[in-house]
Amino acid sequence: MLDRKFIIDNVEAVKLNCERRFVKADVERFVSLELQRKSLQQDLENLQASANAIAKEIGKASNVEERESKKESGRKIREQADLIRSQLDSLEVEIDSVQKTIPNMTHPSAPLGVDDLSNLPIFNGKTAIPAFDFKVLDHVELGEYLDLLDFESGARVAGAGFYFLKNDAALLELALQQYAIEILIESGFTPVITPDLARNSILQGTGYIPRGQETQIYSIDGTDLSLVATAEIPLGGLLANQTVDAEQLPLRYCGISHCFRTEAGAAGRASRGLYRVHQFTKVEMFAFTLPEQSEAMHQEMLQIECKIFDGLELPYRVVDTATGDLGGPAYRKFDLEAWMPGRGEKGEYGEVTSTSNCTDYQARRLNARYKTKTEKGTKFLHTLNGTAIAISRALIAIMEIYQKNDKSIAIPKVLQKYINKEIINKKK
RNA sequence: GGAGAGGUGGCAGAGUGGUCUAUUGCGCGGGUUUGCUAAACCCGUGAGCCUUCACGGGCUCCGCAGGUUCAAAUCCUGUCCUCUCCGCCA
Repeated sequence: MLDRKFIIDNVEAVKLNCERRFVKADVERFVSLELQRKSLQQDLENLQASANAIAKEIGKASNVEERESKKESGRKIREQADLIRSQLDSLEVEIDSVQKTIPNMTHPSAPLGVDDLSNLPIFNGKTAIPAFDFKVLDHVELGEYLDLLDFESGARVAGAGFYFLKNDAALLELALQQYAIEILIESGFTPVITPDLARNSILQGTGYIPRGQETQIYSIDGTDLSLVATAEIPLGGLLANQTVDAEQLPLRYCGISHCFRTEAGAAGRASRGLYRVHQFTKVEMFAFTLPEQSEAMHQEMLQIECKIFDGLELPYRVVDTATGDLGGPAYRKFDLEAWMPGRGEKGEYGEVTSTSNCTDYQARRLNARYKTKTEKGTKFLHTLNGTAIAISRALIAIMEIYQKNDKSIAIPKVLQKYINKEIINKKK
């Protein structure tokens, strides 16, 4: 969320920002509701102050008549206060629902545009797109031929969108995790295996909506828990309602979790095979920083993502996400898009990582704060997240880029030590 | 899953309806004394919100959410967490 005071003081800038992001948010309504709330709040506090004073007098009063008459006036003030409080409660709900629709402010350099077509490619990875002198297959065909992916059994066991990773694909998942984690530890990230379920309050704090028509989230019936869509959720929750000392910052975490997504209404187009699935494993970077550290941390995360994919010798490009394609909490976002030769007619880029600087937008909802030795009070942290490796998408890129004429798949050099082989062949 | 105990400020720990401005100690900050250090003594020491140019004032917070009452850390209900015992279990 944006700070309420900030919105009131910067109405025009906030409205312009909504336009630039192609988001419909009724900023004017927010302002009028919030001003109304403030004045009611003041009324309530005044009533409470006098009710408190009366209660104190009753405590000291010795004679019975005096007590009784004061009780009566206390009761009346109470009734008035209750009335205002109920107005205030419903106003609060309304304000919150409008406030939630107002997105974060946007980095001035983010490209302007309605959707992902306006994402601006800014540079390419070290590895060139290879030329194939044979007809390339996609990862679904390769996976079936080499007995690596079993979508049919996945569907039988858990439904469409689920799959089994088998044989070397299972080993590749473990190898990719290990490979990414080693790079992250070198870079000062604390490795964490997170809960795969989280309380709905934590989901909301991180900006995910557990229930409703368009939710991406699986909820556990009869409980207050949901399956996490990313380790960003539990990692953000690490500091929910906490205050940390400024000297400890920045805090870098990398979380390994399973990720569960309903992908409601996303079937069909461009989501064949492993591209859009209900469950996958992901290593996620997450950082809590001081405000002045977050832009540098965002670049650091992007560099790590590049290091990981350069190391895997996969061709990719980096795009600066367009204003209209940014999620609500993101101030700026970079994606890595790997070249997937089997995707579409002639191969296409497909998103494999995403890193966002959420500034204090997420922290405000999480109530994650820091304090300094010199200044009074506390302030909101900045939070950032970035994909280190999303196994399912990385597998697509690896299988399709490393495929050979005979339908075998070479294993990237950096992963060979984990699997003890150089090539995946069809079993006899 | 069953039974019980508990959750109070940075930490320890008192407070069982009003005299509470949440006692006290430790820690922390400042000061006095002092060759230096220590000790002793004195003062101060949470967060959020509203208001004020400022000084200051007000409201809220005793795990969390409700309720009773003129008044709740204290009584009631729900809930979360921690600990102990029993059962089950990789």
